[in-house]
Amino acid sequence: MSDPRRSTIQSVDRAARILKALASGPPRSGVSELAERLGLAKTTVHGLLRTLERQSLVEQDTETGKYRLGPEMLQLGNAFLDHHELRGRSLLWADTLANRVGEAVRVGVLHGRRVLIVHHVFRPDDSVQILEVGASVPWHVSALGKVHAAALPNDRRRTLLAGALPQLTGRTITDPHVLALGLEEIARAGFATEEQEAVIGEAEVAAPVFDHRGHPVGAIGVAGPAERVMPRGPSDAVVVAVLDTARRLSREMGAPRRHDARPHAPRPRAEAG
Amino acid sequence: MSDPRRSTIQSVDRAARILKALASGPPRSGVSELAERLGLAKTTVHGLLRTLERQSLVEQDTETGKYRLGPEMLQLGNAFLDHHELRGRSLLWADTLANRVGEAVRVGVLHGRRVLIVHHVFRPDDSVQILEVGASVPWHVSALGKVHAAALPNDRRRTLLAGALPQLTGRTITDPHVLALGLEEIARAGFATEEQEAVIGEAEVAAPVFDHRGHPVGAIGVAGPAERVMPRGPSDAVVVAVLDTARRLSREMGAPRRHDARPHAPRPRAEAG
DNA sequence: AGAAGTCGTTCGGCATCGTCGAACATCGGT
DNA sequence: ACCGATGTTCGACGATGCCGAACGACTTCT
Repeated sequence: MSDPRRSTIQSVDRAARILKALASGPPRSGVSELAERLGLAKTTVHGLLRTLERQSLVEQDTETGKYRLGPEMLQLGNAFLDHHELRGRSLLWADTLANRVGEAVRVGVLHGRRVLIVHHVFRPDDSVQILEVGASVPWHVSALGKVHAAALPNDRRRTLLAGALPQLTGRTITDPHVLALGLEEIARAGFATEEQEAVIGEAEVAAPVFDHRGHPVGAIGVAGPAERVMPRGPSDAVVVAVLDTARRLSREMGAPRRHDARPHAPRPRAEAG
Repeated sequence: MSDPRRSTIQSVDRAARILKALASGPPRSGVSELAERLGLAKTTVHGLLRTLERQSLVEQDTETGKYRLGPEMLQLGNAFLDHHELRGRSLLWADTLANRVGEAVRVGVLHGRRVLIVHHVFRPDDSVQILEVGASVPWHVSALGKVHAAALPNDRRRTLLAGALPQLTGRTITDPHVLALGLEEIARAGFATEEQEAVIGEAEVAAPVFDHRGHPVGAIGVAGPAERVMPRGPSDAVVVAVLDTARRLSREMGAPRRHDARPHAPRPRAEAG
């Protein structure tokens, strides 16, 4: 046990790595395949899988003998959502916001280098949309992620800027320096935008949500077709609605007043469209 | 290791029990509380929690020191859905079915004594509805559960009938004998109904889905207001649509022909309304 | 059709690793 | 300032999880 991070329980740590490997790999994985990916003995992986199977955290395909994630996993993920304070408090606000602007609303939290979507309200029109709850995207391609990052303490923000910044579209900002300047502007304005940086044709406007200590706990934003959300610069109506909602949501989370008022005039000058 | 179920890895098993305890208990639980609930030493629970925290499977509240499920849990639950074959293949069929009958569609699988909802399409009208994916209900109060149970081998069906059958509404069927007779009728008809047995005012019609070995893997059904779905006995249009969809879905799962044709005439006599 | 590779699985022994009780640090309410 | 509660660290014992070798079943080459 000379590990600098003292005393992690080996078998549990390995079990967790198996679950993540099953999640990120192909739908069904075999024992040998997992053993090689994790650098463990085949029989070790087998024992872990058998234990996880008894708990329905993984399932074994009765024919091929391969393993996949089990139904209990979904129940636990659902329980995470049920217990998530920001999500719970945002349900009503998100509905209201979606109806107000006529676009989809997303609530997300920073998790590692990605933004995890914890709530998603479809655009009010009844087009076919896929639910994104549980999905995650790189933080720098999402307005939710950028606005959360901009509100972070310096060291954590630097860490985010220092890591990998994959390019998803032609408009994804991958230069750390450009991104850093963008975050400063976002911190001043109190909201972030994203235009076709994640998906071509889609844009997003988001504002941060703070807890009772004034720390950022997530963000809420409006996502939709770029020409509607950011016709030339961000739509004023959308920006006002998002800021208003985020402010009320923050207050419901117990945030102190200083986050209520944003430092700029109600109508920030439009950025270059 | 005198345990009849040989060789489960103790620490992993305990970690799983901690996760389930966190999921089923209050939103945040303390170390001592969990230790007592699981009958373990406080420090043992602490070590397990610390390991789970490093993997983001649990989070610690920075103020109270209590623990809750972590964001990674949601990602894993989402991965389960992504890898779920029945769910993946049902996405399009469920949309089509929802539009055809104008009601909500649910796809569920039997998990223990409950039905786990793996897909849910909202009723096409744009009323406020909550997404039920990840939720679970007792098998005997859901048409999805009953139709799945009716297709099970005798011993597994008997196990379901033998256990607890909680009463959720005044119309919930809790008598194992009545339920057993109902399952026989369901097996003959090829579909199941449920009228206000889970939620007052709501009804459901469901049909089973089979895999390439002819085993039931889940069910798909239409849920909505009792007066529309089961005006007096099940709506013929809904029954035909559900059976048709389930049959096509089964075929897509590779099911053999014998499950395609249902043994009865296209219009089963209406049950007592 | 045989052979040679794969797969998931079982077994048993060595030593690692997880467990537990006592003691510590910290907080909150009296 | 006390007390009781919390989450946490430490150290030592021995139960426990790890691994290599071997098995049976299966697929896939030749």
